[in-house]
Amino acid sequence: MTPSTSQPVRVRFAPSPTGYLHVGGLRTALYNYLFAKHHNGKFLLRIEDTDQSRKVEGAVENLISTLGWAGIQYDEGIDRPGAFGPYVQSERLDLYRRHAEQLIERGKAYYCFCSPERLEEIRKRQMTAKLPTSYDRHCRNLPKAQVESLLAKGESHVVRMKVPLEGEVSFDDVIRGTVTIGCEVLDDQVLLKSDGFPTYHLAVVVDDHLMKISHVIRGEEWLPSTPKHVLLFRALGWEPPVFAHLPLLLNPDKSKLSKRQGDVAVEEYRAKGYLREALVNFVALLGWNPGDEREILSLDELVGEFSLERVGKSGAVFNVEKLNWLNFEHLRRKSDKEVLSMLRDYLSTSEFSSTHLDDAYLLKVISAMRDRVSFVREFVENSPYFFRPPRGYDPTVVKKRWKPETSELLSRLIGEFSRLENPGKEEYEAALHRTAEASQVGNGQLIHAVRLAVSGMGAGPGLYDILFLLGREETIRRIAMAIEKLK
RNA sequence: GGCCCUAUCGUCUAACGGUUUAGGACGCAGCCCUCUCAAGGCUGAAAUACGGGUUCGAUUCCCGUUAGGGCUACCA
Repeated sequence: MTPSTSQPVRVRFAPSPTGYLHVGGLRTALYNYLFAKHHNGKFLLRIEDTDQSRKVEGAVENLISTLGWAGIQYDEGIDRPGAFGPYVQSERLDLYRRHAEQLIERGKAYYCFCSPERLEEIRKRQMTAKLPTSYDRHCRNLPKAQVESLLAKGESHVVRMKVPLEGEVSFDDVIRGTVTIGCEVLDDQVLLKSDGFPTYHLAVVVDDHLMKISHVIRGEEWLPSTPKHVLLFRALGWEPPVFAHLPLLLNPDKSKLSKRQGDVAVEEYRAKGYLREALVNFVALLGWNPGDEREILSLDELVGEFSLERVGKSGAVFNVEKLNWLNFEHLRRKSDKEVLSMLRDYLSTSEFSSTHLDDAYLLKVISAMRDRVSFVREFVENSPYFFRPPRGYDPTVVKKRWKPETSELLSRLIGEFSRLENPGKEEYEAALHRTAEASQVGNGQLIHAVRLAVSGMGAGPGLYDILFLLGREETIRRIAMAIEKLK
C-alpha cells in the first residue's frame, strides 16, 4: 500500500529474543526493511522481551549480528538510539503500567484476581464440555470496594481487557482485505501480568503508537489477535496503524515452518556457506515477486521493486533446492577477487589451513571450478586434487577407465611429458596426442586415464586445465603414483 | 470443538473477466555441445481442488463443499 503522503513511513521488526533468528523472521524483517527503504522511511528493531521465562542469554546480540550479516540495517534500535527509545520492552515497564491504569479508569480494563489454578480449572471444564475455552469474566464486575481491599491486601492480580460483549471489530489488512470478527468470540485478554510485565497485546499497541509506527507488517499468526489490538488502540484513543499480515513460511508438509523438519535458523544457513545475497533473495521471493520474470535480485533491486500489493496471501514452502540454485547464481556473479577472499576464509578453517597456496594458483582453481560449484566450500570438496594428491581412486571410474594396457600407455606419456619445457595447456595436449597416435589408441582413452590418475575422480574441468594447474612435476609424480597403485 | 486465513504444475509463482493452446523459475527427463562433470542452448512431462451461481465470456467475482494452515496462555 502506498502510504499517505502526510504520514512518514515507520515500520518495525519486533522479535522476541528466544535464541536465534528464524528464516521466517528474516523474511518479516526484510519485508519491513524493503518497505521502509522503498518509501524513504525508517525501519526499527524493537526487542520484545516481556516473557521473563523465555529469556535466552546472548540472544539479542545474536539477533543483531545475524541481521547485520544479512545486510538488513535498522535506523533505530537498541544500539542505534533514536527519539523513541528505549527499544527494549523490559525497559518500558512503567509505560505499560500507566496505560493499563488509564484503561482501567476508562472502564476498558479491569483487575482480575483469579488464580492460575482457577483458570486452569475452568479451561478444563470447558474442554470436556467441548465449549470454546475462554475466561469466564469472573472479575469483570467486581465491586469497587472489593477490588480496592484486595489490592490493599497485596493480593496477586493481573489486568484484563474489557472486551465489548457484542458488536464486531473489523480492520483493513493490506494483504487480506477487510477482516471482521465478532466480539463475542474475543477473550478478556490479560494485558498486564502479575509480575508487572505486559503481555504482547498491550506492549505492541503501546509501543507501536508511541514509536509512531505507520505500518505493522508481521506474520499471519498475529491475524487472529489483531482485533484485540484494534480495540486497544481505540480504547486508548489512538488511530491504529495500517496492518499487513504476511503469509506463513511452510515445511514441505505445509505446516508452519519449524525446526524438526530442517534448518530454520539463519545462522545455520550462514554456517553452511549460503551467501547472504542468496538467502535474502530467496526469502524475498517467498510470497512476493517483482511482477516480471526476474529471479535474481540484489538487496538494492529489491528495495527498488518492493511493494506490499505484490505480496501473496497463501503460505510458501521453503524449498531448499531453489535456494541452492540462487546460491550458485549469486556466487557466479561475484568477481574472482571476492571469491578468492571467501575461499581463503574457508581454507583457513579447513584441513589445508597450513598449506601454502598463492593467490595466482587459487585464482586458477577458481576459474576452473566456477561453473561447477554452488558453494565456496565446494571448490575444495569437489576438487580436492587441487589441494593434495589423490588419496584413492574412484572404483567405478577405475573399472570404466583403467584397462590392462593403461599402465604402459601412461608410462609412455610420462616420457613424453618429461621432455616438455614449461608446458602450457597446448603442449600437454600435443604431447598426449602424440602418445595416443604412437600407441594407436584414441585420445579419449588416455585423457580419461590421466584424469583418473591425477585427480582420483572421473569428473572435473578440462584435463589440460588440470594438468597446467598442477604443473609438470606434480603431474608426472601423480601419474607415476597411479601406475604404482593401479597396475 | 470455536474463530480466522488460504487454495494455479512436485515447489516458488505470473495472469489484476476476454490478447491463454494458462507464462516463467527451481527440480525432473531427453537432445545438442563435448575428453569427463558442469556451464550453455534446445525440447519435453507437469497445474487453475470440487460443485453451484453472476456474466455474452471466468484461473480471475459471489456462495457452498472439501482440503490445508493459523490462532484459541499471566508465550510471543
